[in-house]
Amino acid sequence: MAQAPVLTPQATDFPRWYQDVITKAELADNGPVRGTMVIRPYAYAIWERMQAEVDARIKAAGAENAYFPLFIPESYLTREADHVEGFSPELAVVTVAGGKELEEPVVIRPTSETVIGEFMAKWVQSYRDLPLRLNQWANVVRWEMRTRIFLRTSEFLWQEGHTAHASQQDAHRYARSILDDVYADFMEGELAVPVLRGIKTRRERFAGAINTFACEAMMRDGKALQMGTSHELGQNFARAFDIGFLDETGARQLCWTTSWGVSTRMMGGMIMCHGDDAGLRVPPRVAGTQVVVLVVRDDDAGTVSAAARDLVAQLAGSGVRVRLDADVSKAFGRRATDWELKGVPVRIELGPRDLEAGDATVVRRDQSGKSVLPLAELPARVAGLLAEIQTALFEDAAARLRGATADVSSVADAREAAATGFARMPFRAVGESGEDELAEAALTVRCLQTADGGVPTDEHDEDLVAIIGRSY
RNA sequence: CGGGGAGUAGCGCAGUUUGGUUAGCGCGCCACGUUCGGGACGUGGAGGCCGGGAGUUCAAAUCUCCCCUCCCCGACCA
Repeated sequence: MAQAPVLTPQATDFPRWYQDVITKAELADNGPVRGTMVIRPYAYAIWERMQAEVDARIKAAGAENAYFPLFIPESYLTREADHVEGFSPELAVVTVAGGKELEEPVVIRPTSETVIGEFMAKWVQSYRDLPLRLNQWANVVRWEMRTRIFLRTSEFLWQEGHTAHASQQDAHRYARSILDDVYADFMEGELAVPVLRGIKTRRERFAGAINTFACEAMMRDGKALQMGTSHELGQNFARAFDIGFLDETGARQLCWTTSWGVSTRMMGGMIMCHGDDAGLRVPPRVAGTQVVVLVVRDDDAGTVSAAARDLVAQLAGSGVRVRLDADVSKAFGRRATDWELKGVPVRIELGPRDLEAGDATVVRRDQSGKSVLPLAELPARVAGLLAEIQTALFEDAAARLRGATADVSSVADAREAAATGFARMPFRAVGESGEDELAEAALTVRCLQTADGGVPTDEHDEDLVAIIGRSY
């Protein structure tokens, strides 16, 4: 009866649990080259759902998709001083191609501010061309020292938005709206991951930015994960790439640019925010498979499988992403645990007994226990059930975030509180020396907020509150 | 890059200290049968350049050197 645990329990060894669940839920494998990953179909389906939802919001924010090259001339990177300093240690550089040494080495993009800047400079001539709002879905390469599947890989998939504006105020507002209306809205509404929004301190800021907005989430081990960032680049890149325009008065002006991105790291965030000791718990809205109809056992005539196929067809017809598991040659318990491991939100079990009674057994992945519902009612009830699960996952995570966040007043207390979660304290009381002191304990200021939890304009705001934690 | 651990079948491991038949075990996989409402059982089978390279030796999974990869802890980051 008592089986060995399917996964290393989270409380025993959280990193091990993470590795286990990635393997056993068939999410990803390590690639052959250091730090690379193979994203398997089950996880890629979730990524495609994430892309679709983020993409729709990006378009609603007025940006258009385009595509820029993977290869960037090395000289581009060096044009912006902070940018090159920030990225050069982690660049992958091509020096030989076609059997010949290249005259100028080519960098594999770590991010595309530079190439896109080059083309923005061509495309923007007049104030009438602004704002210019671009986005691309792409892969980027950063040779990080330490990698961790989905969270920090040598190559990852992401979306990077790049915009140019006529005024600082417009650029600021746009970077903020990406943070709020695209990222936070997606993370909370679709991923069911509550996020803290704020700005980064000077030392945590993007290389080349004047201000970085971020969404920070708390994982089940109390550590923080930066889920997405939106940067105000000031005129740094506009100056480096000469992105300028003539204003209404005929005067030449430099643009104000922004950049913003979310990546496959969100997959790691989804896993670590919702997963439990039985496996993944995928929020219904991003689940590639929302419902699995599982044939418990069948008779010789195949009556149960036929009924299950019929149910699957009805659910699919009403827009539910549903899958049939009629593989009765495998033990029922095995299949049940496997679907739990994969975190499919709803499992509908159908066997001869259910069928005879005109029922089906329904199991929610976010709760323990089963309920029996009339088979005929299911098509009408599943959508509501999925919505309930979506909400429950969010509430669960939000309660955990609240419970593991402590208000403190000194760096020493912050160190203690951040051992298990987040600490909040006045940024004034931290200061430069405080950030050094926190760093010794592997802690960082994840973001700065206003006293009421809002997003500050910039680091000069009064009464900033620092959110302190351990991070991935 | 520094410190620690590890690479042997798809997964998890034993064997390495003290070189020596044909490299084992559990799970998984394939076939057949019995089972079947929470990880079934029996019988038979398939599957290994023992991470890679170089060396020592009559003989290397085992000893030496170099390299690669993974995991954990730091510094760097989406």
